[in-house]
Amino acid sequence: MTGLASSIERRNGVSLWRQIADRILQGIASGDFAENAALPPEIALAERYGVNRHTVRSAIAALVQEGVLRPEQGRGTFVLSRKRLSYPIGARTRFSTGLQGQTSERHIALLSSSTEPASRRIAEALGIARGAAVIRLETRGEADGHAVSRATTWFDAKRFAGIEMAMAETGSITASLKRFGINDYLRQSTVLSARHADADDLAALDLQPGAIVLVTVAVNVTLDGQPIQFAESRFPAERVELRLSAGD
Amino acid sequence: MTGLASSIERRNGVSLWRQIADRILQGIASGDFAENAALPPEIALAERYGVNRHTVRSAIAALVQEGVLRPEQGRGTFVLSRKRLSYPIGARTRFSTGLQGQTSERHIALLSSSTEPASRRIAEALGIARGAAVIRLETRGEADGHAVSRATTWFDAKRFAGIEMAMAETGSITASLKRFGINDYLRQSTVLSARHADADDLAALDLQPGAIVLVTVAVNVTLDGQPIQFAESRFPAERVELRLSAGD
DNA sequence: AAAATTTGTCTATTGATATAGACAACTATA
DNA sequence: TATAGTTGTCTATATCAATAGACAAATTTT
Repeated sequence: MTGLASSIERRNGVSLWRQIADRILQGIASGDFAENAALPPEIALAERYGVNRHTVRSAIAALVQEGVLRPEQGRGTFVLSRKRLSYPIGARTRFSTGLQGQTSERHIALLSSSTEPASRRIAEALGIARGAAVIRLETRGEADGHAVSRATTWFDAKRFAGIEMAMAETGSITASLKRFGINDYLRQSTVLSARHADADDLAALDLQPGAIVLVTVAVNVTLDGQPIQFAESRFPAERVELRLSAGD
Repeated sequence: MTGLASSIERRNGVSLWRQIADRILQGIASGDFAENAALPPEIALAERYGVNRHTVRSAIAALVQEGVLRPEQGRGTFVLSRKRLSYPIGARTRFSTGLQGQTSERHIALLSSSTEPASRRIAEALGIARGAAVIRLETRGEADGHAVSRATTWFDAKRFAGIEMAMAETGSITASLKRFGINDYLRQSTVLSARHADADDLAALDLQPGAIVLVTVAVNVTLDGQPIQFAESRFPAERVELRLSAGD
C-alpha cells in the first residue's frame, strides 16, 4: 500500500495475533515484505505494531501453519512465494478462461448436488414460481491443485434436468450449459460483500479460522436476457483479488 | 441467504461474541431477522449457535453499542431498521449519482490533502515519473449524514494543481474535474479486496473495532484513455454492498 | 393475581490472550 | 574465535473470553 497506516486495535473481539497475521499477509500482498526474503526480526515487528514479541510470534506461528512463512533459527523468518490470484469479473466472467495465464490447470469440482424448492430470492432471480424445483450445486474452483473459490449455484430443475451430471463430467459450467443448447451467456448482475469464512468455507478452501472471504452473488442470463443461473461464490480474500474489467 | 449453514469457530483469534455479532448482522441483512421485530430470545440464540447465553449477550451488547439493536427488559431485543446501501460500480461509477434514490443527500467531505512524491505503484497507474509530485486527498463519502466510504485519492500535481480547493468547495470529484476541463471520465480498472478495518477507517466510518471493509483500488481515465486519478476506497461491509453493473 | 417469558446483574471458574524477562540454540560476521 | 543478531523455549503474571448457575426486574400471558 502507500503508507496507509492501519493500526492494531485492542478489545475488539479479534485477537492481536490474528490482526498482526493479517497485516503481515497484507504486507506480503502489497510488496512491503518481499517474497523469498526475510521478514524484519521479531523484535522489530513487535516495535512496529506496538505489541510484545511473543504476540508477534503467535502471529508468525499461525502463518507458518498456513504455509506462508518459514522460520529458520538464527537466520530469520522467510516469506514463501505466494501471489494472489487476480480473478476477473465482468459480463463475460468464466472461471477457467479468467485465470488463464496465472495458472497452468484449473477446473470446477462438484462437491454435491440436490434438488429443492426455490426460495423467494432464487425464484425471483431465475424468473420462476416460488417453490418450483431447482437444482443446487455445491462446487469448488481449483487451480493448480489449490482451492480458489467455493460456490453454491442454482438452476431451474425443469430446464436443466441432469446438469449435475454434466458438471461432474466436464468440470465446467460453460461446457455443461452447452449440452442444454446454451452456447453463450452473460453475467447480468453481481453483488459483492465480505464476511468471515464459515466452517464450510474453511474446510473447502483450506483456510485458517478467522479468514475473510469475498462473496459474490450473481445472475447469468442468455443473450436475450433470460435468467439461467443464480450463484453465490466465496473467494478467500488472502489469496484472491477480484478485478473488475470495465465493459467486459 | 438460503440455508448456507455457517458455523462458529473456536480458537481462531476471533472471539465467539464477535463472530456471533457478525452472524446476527448477516441475519438482519439477509432477512432472517426482520427489522423492527424482536430477535429470538437469548437462550434460543445461545442454543442455535452452540454457546453460552452470556456469550450471546456480549454479541448483543456490541450491536447495541453500534446502534443495530435495542434491548427492552422483559420484552425482547429489537432490530432497528438498517438497510444496506447498494453502491454501484462500473465504467461510469460516480459517488453521488450512484446513490440517487437510496438517500436524499450525499457529498464527499475532504478530510485532508497533501503533496507527496509518487510511489512506484501510483506513478505507474497515473503514467508519470516515479517520485513526481502527486496530490493526495483523504475523503469521506457521506449520505444522509452517515459515513459510507473512506477514500484516498491521488492526482498528478502538475496537471491538477489546486484540486483540493475545488474538492473542498464542491464536495464532488466530478465537479472538481470539470474545472480542469474534464467533462467526462471512465473507470478503467477496479481491483477488489477485503480486510479488517484499521484505526483510521474505524474513526472515519464510525465503525466498531473488528468490522470488515471492502476495498476498491481504481484508476479513472479520460475518454481517450489518459489516466487522471488513482484511488483506494474503503466501504464498511456491514452497511454497504457493491453492485457491479454489467457494461455500465 | 399468578405464572411464564425475557432481559439484567451478580459470583465463580476455566482457558485463551498478552505482557515481561531470562536464557538457550543457531547463524552470520568481524 | 569471539561477538552480535536472530529464533526457540521456559516461567510468571494479569487481563480477556467463555462457561455455569442463581436470582432480580420487567413484561406479557393465563
